[in-house]
Amino acid sequence: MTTATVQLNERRQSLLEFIVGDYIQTAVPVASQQIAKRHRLRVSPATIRNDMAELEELGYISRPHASAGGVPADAAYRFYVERVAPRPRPSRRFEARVRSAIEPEAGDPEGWARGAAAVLSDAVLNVAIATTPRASHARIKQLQLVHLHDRQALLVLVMQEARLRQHIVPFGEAISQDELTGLAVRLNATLSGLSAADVRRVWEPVLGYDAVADAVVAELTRLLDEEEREGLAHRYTEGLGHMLSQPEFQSAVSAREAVEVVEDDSTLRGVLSERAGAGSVQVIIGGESHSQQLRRYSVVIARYGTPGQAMGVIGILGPTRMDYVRAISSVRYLADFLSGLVGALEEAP
Amino acid sequence: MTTATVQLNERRQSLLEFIVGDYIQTAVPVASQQIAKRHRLRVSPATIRNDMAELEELGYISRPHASAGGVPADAAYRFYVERVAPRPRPSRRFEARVRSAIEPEAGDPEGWARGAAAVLSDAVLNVAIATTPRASHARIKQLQLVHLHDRQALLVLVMQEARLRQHIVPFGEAISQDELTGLAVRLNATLSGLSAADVRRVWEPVLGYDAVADAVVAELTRLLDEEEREGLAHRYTEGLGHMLSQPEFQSAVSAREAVEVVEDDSTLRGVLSERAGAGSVQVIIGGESHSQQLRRYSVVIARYGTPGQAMGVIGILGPTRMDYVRAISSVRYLADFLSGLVGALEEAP
DNA sequence: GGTTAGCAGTCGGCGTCGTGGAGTGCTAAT
DNA sequence: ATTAGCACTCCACGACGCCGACTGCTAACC
Repeated sequence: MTTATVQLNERRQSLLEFIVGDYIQTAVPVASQQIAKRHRLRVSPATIRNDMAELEELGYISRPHASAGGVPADAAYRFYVERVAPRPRPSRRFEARVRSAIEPEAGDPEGWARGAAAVLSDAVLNVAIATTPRASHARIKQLQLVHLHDRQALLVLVMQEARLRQHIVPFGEAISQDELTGLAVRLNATLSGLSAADVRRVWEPVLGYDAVADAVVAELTRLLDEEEREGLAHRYTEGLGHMLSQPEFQSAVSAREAVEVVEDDSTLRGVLSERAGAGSVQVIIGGESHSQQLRRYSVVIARYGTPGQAMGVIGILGPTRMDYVRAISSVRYLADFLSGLVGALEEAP
Repeated sequence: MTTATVQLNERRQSLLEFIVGDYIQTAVPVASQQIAKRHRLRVSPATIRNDMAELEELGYISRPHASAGGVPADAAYRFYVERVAPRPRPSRRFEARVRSAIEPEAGDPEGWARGAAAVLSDAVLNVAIATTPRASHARIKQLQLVHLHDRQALLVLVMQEARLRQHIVPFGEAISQDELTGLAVRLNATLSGLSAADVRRVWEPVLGYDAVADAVVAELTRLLDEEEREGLAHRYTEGLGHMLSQPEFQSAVSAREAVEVVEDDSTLRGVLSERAGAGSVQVIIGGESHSQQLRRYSVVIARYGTPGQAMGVIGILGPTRMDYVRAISSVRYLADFLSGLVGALEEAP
C-alpha cells in the first residue's frame, strides 16, 4: 500500500490519476473545469478545486503561478505509475514492429540492441538506450591471433555471449602467421573458459618462458579486466530528435541541457548500472535519481538476458511528463524479447 | 585564381576577409564603423560602406534588414577559406591533446576514431565525425568459428586493417568445436585474401559438398558484401552539445533541426562518401552540398589512411559561420596523424 | 460535513505603442 | 575616388492595457 492510498480517499485518487493523465497528454497545467468536463466525475468544479488544494498541500501537485491549474509533482507520477502499472501488453502493432526490426539482425547481438533502441524510441517518442548483453565475469571463450606484419599481430578475443574485443599487440621479435596460429591453439587449450583472475593464477608459473606468449596473455588479461570494469559495454542511444520535439524542450536552453544529459556518460551510467536491479521494469522519476542533472527527467529501464550469465539493459529517458503506461509496457516487452534471444545463444533449440 | 580575386581589388578583398573574420568571431552583423575601428584600414567608414554595397551587389554579403550590417554569404566563406587556407599548423596545445587522447588507444582502430572525434569536437566546438578505416574492397584476412552450442556457431571475420565482423550461423546438424576449428583452418587456407567476388568464383565448384561449410561461406560473402556496400562503417559522432551552444542555435527549432541533421544518417552519408575525394582537406560550405538539409551548415572533412588500401574519414560539421582556420588545420593534422597509425599497420616498423 | 454556485481577484499571454540607438544610403564637397 | 554630414530605416526593448482563464473564498444548500 502506497502513501497515497492511505492519504487519499478514492475520489481524490481518481482525481489525481486524471490530472496526471491529462497533463501527460497535453503538457498544459490542468484546471478544475477541464477535469469536470473531460471525465464525468459526479462533482462540480468547485469540489475539484477543494480536492486539488488538498493535493497541493500534500505535495502531489504544484502550480506555476497562483491562479493556474495544477501540474503533477514527482510524487504524483510515482502514484500514477503504481496505479496503472499492472496494465500489461503493448499493442500488437508494437509487437510486430519489434519483430520486424530485430529479426533481420538475428545473427548479431549488437544488432539486437541497436534495433531495440530504434524501435523503442519510435514508440515512446523519447530517447531510448540499449546496451549489448555482457557477462558480469568476463571469461575467455576463444582467442585468435592474426598476423599484421612481422612484429605485430591482432589479438581477437571472443568472450561469453559472443562478445568480441580486439587489440593490436606488438612483439619484440618477428613471428609468422603459422607460429601465431600455433600459439593461439596452445593458449586456447590452456585458457578457454577462464576469467582474468583465473588467467593470472594459471599463467604466473610459466612466465618468462615465451616472450610473445607473455605479451599476448598480458593484453588478454587487460582486455578482460577492462570488460569487467566498464559498466556499460556498447551503448546505443536513439531518438534525441523525438525527445526534443516534446513541449518541455521549446526553449533552447532546456534543449541544450537535454543534449548534455544524453551525451554525458557519467550521468546515465550511474542510473543504468546501479538501479537496474530486479528482473522487472524499474521506473525512476525525477528527483528519485538523486542526480541534479536528472531532476527533470524520468528513466524507465529493465535488464534483460540470463541472470548470472549475460545481462544487458534497455530503457528510455524522457521528461518526467512521459507516457509511463506505454513506456513501461514497451520496455517490459522488449526486455522479454531480448532475453529470449540471449537465452537461445546458450541452450540447444 | 578564384572569382573573387578578379572581381575585387585588394582593398575589397581585405575588407571581405575582415567582415568574414569578425562575423565568425562575434556572430553579429558587421557594420562599417566597427571594421574601421577594429582593423586600421586607411579609409573612412563611408568608403567601407561603398565597398560593402559593392560586395552585396556581387553576392558576397547580405543584410538581415535594410539598415543593418553585413553578414557573409556562402561565397564570402568560400573566398575566406581559399584566402586563409595556407595557414598550416594547429597549436602545439592541440597537437599535444591529440597525442594524449589517441596514444592510449594505440591498439584499437575503433579507439583511434573515437578519440579523434572527441578531441576534434573539443577543439572546434562543433560536431566532429570520424569513421574507422575501411578497405574499399573488403578482403578476408582470417576467419574463426566459435562453438556456441551444437547447432550454432559464431563466425568471426577479420578483414584488412583489423576490421572485425561477427555473425551467428545456425547449422542443420550438430557440430563440435574441433570440427569447427578444422573447418576454419581449411577455409582460411582457401579463402584468405579474397574478396566477396573472389569467394564466389572460387567456391562455386565445391558447392554442395559440405552443408556446414556452405552455410559459413554464404554468411561470409554476405558480410563482405555488406562491408562494401555500407559506405561508412562505424561512425563516431561527438560534440552535439558544443555545437548547440553556438549562437545560431538559440532558437529551439533550429536546435531541433540541428539534432535531426546529425541523427539522420542519409544526410551526412552523401557528403561523407562522395565528397571526400582528394587527399587534402575538403570544405563544403552551405549550399555547396546541394542538400536542402545542409543549407545552413558547413562540413570540413579529410580522408585518412593508405590510398587504395584502407581509408577512413574525419571531419567536422557546424554552422556556416565556423572557425575555418582552426577547423581546417585541426582536421588536416588529425588526418595525417591517423594516416600514420594506419600506415604502421601495414609495414614493418 | 461535504458540496456547490457565485463572485471578486490574480496572473500570464499578447498585441500596441513609443522610444532610443545603431547603422545605412545618399548627396555634395574635397 | 574618398569623405563628412544628414535624413531615414528598422530593430530591440520596455511600458501599458486588455482579455481570458483560473483560483480562492464566502455563503448557501443538501
